[in-house]
Amino acid sequence: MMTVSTEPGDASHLSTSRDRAELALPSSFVRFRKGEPLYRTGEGAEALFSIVSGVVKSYTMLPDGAQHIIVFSFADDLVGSVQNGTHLNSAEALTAVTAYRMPMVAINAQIRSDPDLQFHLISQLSHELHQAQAHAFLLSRQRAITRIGLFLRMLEAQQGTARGSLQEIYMPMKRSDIGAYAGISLEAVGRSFQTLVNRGAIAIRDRRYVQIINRALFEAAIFDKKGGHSGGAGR
Amino acid sequence: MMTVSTEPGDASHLSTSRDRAELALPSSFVRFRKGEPLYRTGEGAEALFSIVSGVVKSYTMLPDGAQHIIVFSFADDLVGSVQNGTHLNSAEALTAVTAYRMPMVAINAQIRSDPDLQFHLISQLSHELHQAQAHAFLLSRQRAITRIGLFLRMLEAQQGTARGSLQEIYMPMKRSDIGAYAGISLEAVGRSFQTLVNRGAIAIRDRRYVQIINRALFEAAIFDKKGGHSGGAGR
DNA sequence: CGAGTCTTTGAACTCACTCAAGTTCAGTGG
DNA sequence: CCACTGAACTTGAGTGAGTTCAAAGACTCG
Repeated sequence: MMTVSTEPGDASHLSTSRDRAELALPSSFVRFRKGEPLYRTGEGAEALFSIVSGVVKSYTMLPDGAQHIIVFSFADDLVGSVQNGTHLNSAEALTAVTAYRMPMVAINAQIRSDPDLQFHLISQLSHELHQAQAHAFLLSRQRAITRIGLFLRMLEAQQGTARGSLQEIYMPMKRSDIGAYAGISLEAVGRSFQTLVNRGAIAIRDRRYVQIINRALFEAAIFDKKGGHSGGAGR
Repeated sequence: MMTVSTEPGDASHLSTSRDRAELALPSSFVRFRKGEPLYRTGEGAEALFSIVSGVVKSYTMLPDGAQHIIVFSFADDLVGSVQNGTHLNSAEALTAVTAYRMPMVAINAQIRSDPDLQFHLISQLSHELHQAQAHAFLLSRQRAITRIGLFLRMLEAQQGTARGSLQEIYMPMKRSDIGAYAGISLEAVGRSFQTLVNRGAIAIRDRRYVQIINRALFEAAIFDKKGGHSGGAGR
């Protein structure tokens, strides 16, 4: 298991669209409306997207129609899982999205000779790996309330909200998306939020804005009695 | 969400210890006995390990003593999650292990000027990301038998066993480790294996060797009534 | 302001969890 | 080589959190 945070200050969080521009890759600016797909599974993958603003979900469809959400991407994230020249999953804009579209051919042409591009890729991959491992950890907990708590923590971290602040957390995705990411039903998502509210840990404004109003209670709810491995998780 | 498989044949699977040697990094050959730790959480991270033979588990300890296994590493994998100069998790040899120990200082000194090293890192990171996403997908399924099935598929893929062969799958980790990886109790692990055996999907020899004897039944068990997914936990 | 979408609430069921024996295995010393 | 001991694994029974199904209640947007 490997994770590398390139020494002096992890660059993955510092990279901005300015950095991307400096990579001197031919790219075009594109916009997507809320609900619009960036691409679908199986489509030829002609490009990667570097998000400038907005939120994107990457997901795979299960045979029964349910979907598994792999990751929510925000500003400065790269989107576009590619293998064998086709997209492995689908991506959809959850809000209005602006992004740079970077053709794969240009990337492939430059990757071997451009150290800056390689370095940028390493930073991004490290970031993605970290996200994926945090996601796996979240999914390994059995209690729904724990998963939701960890999910909120991830959003908080991604939005740069200070880990002790009472700032609001922006939550643009719907309950069913949260469920598809956290591996629980949308009903369980709602019930978990409600429980956190009842315990005085969080406050919900309009379904898209949550606030952690009592850190201690919030953490207690996450770790509950047994730090996660707790009693009977049906399913 | 990004995944890059560097164009002509993903190098991550082709990289051998020979490749590593070509990286011209000062490294020493080390051995670990079964059960021996490679390093523990919080320890200063002086080096990464490139596995030559054997199997390693990387894990984090939960407050209640339970452990969450992040990944099982095999030959040619890199081990050593580093951040801020200290290890984020612990790693332990599940079998006798031989590896190359590569000092962080050497890596950091060369990373910026060595394209081959960067390329190697990108390949490894892509591989790790893929593993982590497959793990998250596995954990998103609710039925224990599905998780075990997907776990077997991952082992199969890692061991290069052909996807239609009846070859045996080597499973060096104990039931509790499988549980800690799949997010279920060790009892559930055993019961799932037993169910697969009863259904005629697999055959178990000596607890460490499994064989898929009926692919159709095996897949049916994974996807059961409600779906699992089609093209592969793997992606 | 109405229609569809999203979310909450309710009730019964299910699967995996916990606790608890019992069984097999691996490694050790006689 | 075999008995012995602790670890690993299996089997069993009861409980509970989350699932599914169903319906009512909000919100969104044309």
